[in-house]
Amino acid sequence: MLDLFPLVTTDIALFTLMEGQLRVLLVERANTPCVGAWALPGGVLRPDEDDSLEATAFRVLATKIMVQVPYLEQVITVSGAARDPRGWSISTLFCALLPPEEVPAVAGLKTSRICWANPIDHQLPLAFDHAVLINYALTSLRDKVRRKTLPLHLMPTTFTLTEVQQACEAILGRKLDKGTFRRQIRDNTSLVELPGEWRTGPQRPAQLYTRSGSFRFDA
Amino acid sequence: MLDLFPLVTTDIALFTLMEGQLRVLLVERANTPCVGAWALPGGVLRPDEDDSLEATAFRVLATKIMVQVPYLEQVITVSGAARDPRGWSISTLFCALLPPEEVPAVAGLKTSRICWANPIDHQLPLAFDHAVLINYALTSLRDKVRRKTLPLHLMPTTFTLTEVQQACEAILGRKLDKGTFRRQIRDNTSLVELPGEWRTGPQRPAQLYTRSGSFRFDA
DNA sequence: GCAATAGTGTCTATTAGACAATATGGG
DNA sequence: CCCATATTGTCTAATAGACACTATTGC
Repeated sequence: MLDLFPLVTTDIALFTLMEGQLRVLLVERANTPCVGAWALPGGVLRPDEDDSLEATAFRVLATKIMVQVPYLEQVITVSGAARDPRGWSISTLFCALLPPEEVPAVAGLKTSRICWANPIDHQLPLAFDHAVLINYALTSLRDKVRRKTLPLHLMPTTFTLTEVQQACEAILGRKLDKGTFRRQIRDNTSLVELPGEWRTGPQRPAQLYTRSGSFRFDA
Repeated sequence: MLDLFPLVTTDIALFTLMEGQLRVLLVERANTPCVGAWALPGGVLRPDEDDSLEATAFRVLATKIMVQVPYLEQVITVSGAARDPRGWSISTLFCALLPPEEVPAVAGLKTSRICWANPIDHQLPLAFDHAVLINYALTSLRDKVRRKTLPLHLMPTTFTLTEVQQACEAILGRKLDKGTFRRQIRDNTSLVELPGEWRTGPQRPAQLYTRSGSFRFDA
């Protein structure tokens, strides 16, 4: 059958921040092919229950990873006979952002071993062409941030401006200037100041913000 | 069969310039579904002969449209049960640029009626979701030009700087400032000056340029 | 000379980048 | 007070946008 019809799958690069570091979710493959290798979470399209490939990605995340993500975006579609030993295959890659509240749900997964890997310097043996896919997803994410879209879906519900800056720095892999950063986001309507709410500590308190209800990372 | 496996196709938004206007190729559908409607050129994936979906796009252009294009880039993959009456389908959309020398080959096609339509204001009845696909391709093309990548694959082998500017203006749909435009492309290594070659006419002659061998529109 | 377009220069407003200065909490 | 971080300000270089000016051809 796969000589006439390709295998159609979806893979998801699910990013989050852990201790200020950008991480991508890998799962250990329990089934053939590539048993024991690490891979991006993914699954086969089910035309009978999925409305679209994006729906496939949401279903995979909900059923296999047990998370609901606020942000999913298509990155690229890879294809060919060589990338999967089962034969001619297609995979549409999605990039997803996981808010920190959802991380424990993933960590508690009992069904398979998981790993939050550094997307730039991952040492694990990766299945299929997933090393390339991670690069595609990371490039796409960095381009968004370079175009001044704030990755607020990686933030908790309340956060400080310095924390947003640190998230951008983790994604871009370089330091940003504080004054320049704050100037650029000053008029960003995605950010809503929370009057009277402050992050305290052994220093001057910082104003807390939240995402505006209309914030979309893909805008 | 299509209840288990989706129909996998490729569509191509093939752009060219005609009399200074940006145009996209439409072909009149000869087969069901949507006989008689206008559509982007496209075709079904053949896993036995195509190395990738990009190869499918090149094959479709070579065999159905009889052209070889220097530039093909993936734009997006659309999917779902509603977009094609034959059932659950996937189409990966590519954007292609056709140099003016190749336009006559397309114009001379005897196999089906064709049309070079205005991609913004196309009045023809379009098959499937192809009106949406044209918008995706146009947005992708405009983004490239906004990021200062010159659409040199739309130019003849020799051209003037004013002609490149007019190509960019046709794509973006607005006038550009001559001084600003020339300042921005001054150090662009994609352009090679042709010493002693000039475009003449009833005014001051203009320096002719050509693409550098290493020019890639996707850079 | 005149029309038309090529090619260059100039001025201003905006912005990025680097860095300094000030503010305000906890201890 | 001191420390650490928040927040704001300042200076400079680079750039975009608008527009003017000069150059060179055919007629």
